[in-house]
Amino acid sequence: MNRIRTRFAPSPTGYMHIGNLRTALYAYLFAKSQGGDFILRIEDTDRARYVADAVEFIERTLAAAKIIPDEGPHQGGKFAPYVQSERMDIYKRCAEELVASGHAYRCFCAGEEAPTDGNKFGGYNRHCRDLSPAEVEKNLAEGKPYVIRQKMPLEGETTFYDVLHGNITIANSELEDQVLLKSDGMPTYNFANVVDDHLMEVSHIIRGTEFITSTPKHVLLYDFFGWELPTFIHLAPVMGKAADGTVSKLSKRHGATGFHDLIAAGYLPEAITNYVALLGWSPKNSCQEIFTMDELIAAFSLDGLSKSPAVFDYAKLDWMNGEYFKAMTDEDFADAAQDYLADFDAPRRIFLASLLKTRVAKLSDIPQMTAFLKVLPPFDAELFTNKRNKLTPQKSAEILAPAIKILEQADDWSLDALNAKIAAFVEESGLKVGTVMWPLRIALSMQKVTPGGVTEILYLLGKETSLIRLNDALNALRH
RNA sequence: GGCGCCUUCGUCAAGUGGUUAAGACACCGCCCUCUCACGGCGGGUUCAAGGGUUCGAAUCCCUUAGGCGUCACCA
Repeated sequence: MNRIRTRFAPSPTGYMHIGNLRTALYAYLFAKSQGGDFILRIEDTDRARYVADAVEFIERTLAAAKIIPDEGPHQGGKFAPYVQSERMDIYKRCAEELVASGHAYRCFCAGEEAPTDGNKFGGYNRHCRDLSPAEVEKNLAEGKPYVIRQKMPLEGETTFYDVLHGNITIANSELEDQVLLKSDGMPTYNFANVVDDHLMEVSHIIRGTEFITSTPKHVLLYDFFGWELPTFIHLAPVMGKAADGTVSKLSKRHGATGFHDLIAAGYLPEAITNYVALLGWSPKNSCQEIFTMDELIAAFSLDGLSKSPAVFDYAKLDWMNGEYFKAMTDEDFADAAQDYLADFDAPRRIFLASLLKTRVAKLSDIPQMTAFLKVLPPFDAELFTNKRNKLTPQKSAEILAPAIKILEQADDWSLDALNAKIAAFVEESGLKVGTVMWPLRIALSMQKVTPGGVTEILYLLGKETSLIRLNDALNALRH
């Protein structure tokens, strides 16, 4: 068997959709799991859609996701160049070869407005198919622009094997005489893709199902050239669920759908890759869900791929991202959250990291969780009411007053000392721990949910601020 | 509309003729707890519908329905 070689062949749009990332991941995982090669090829044959710096963007994104090509525009390789716009002479030569062998022909309707009801395919499909050599010569001599079209068999059917779907058969009469070479000399996707996959010795084509119906055309091309067929694997799409419950192909309307959108929202690259791997694939004989890249490579196999569409679930991504947070050291989390914790000095930053990492689904949750440390939310007496601890605003004031006295006398504001002080106060008062803690927490933060408990907040706020807040709350309660 | 693909809990999914139909997320309940979180325990009419084949079907066959894709000088 030949060497396993897969490829990721994006067009340079400057955006890495999560579905594309997954396609790249699976191609990479398969190649690596088989000891093969993974190559990156840029399909920039549409001049109108050219985006500056898109190639670097794609390379950086793959690097961030730890999907490293063995060959590509940046790392080169024996089949360079890996950018299609730099391979035009190759496509031209191959197209002419097909014209010569009678499997393709020049169509001189290029640039003309296509009829809407010419035939079942519309456009100028098959229009110039039977031009005489003399007519072709005449048009060429006149310098008329042309495209080269693939001459499809009119009868019979074409069957190809797909690893996920088995044999797929489509009648040749369903196939149009698709354009191979455009009038600007650029190849179409359907042509360049086949030529390059063959030339670059790609053994397994892993791509989305949207290409399933054009695959027979590709297969015919391989036949015309007498090339060996690669193995096809068509992946089900990644779907998104809208607010109204409808499911459709994942797109902007579903929220963040680009790798960088997710990074910007505070998800870790490893968590994104991990989650995306499980969206349409699952390991055999195992229920493992948290995977390093190496573990993914070791566990990956084609028969774990799912053939039905998968809905992207932000809730599960949140969970998985949280698992990665919890596995991090406080220092690593503080580093990752650096941009969100810039307002705190180093020791506080590490301490906050330890409190935050089990409470936050994504980094961007940090600001709203820590905002109270900077600015106290407006006073709300109702927050002091707590059924479980049998607390009312009045009762809270009764607890706050002596507690403030004790804290005012504290000269050691360390966590341990604060803990001891409060514990002693609780014991003395004969109240339940929760009953004492509740009014303190509310007075200090004005919110029911806080990172850490009362001692942690006291410590973070410092003595001065803590006492100001406590006294303010007490006054407000008595008012 | 033609052609093609898909269909197991709300979501990701295991499952390949005989299982109490795994597991995870989410949800709900309980426990733990200085709130939340973390952790622990428990809960839920899930095989699209209808026909077959079979002693036996989520697994095999047919029909229907729904969803998705595709019908470009875009990929």
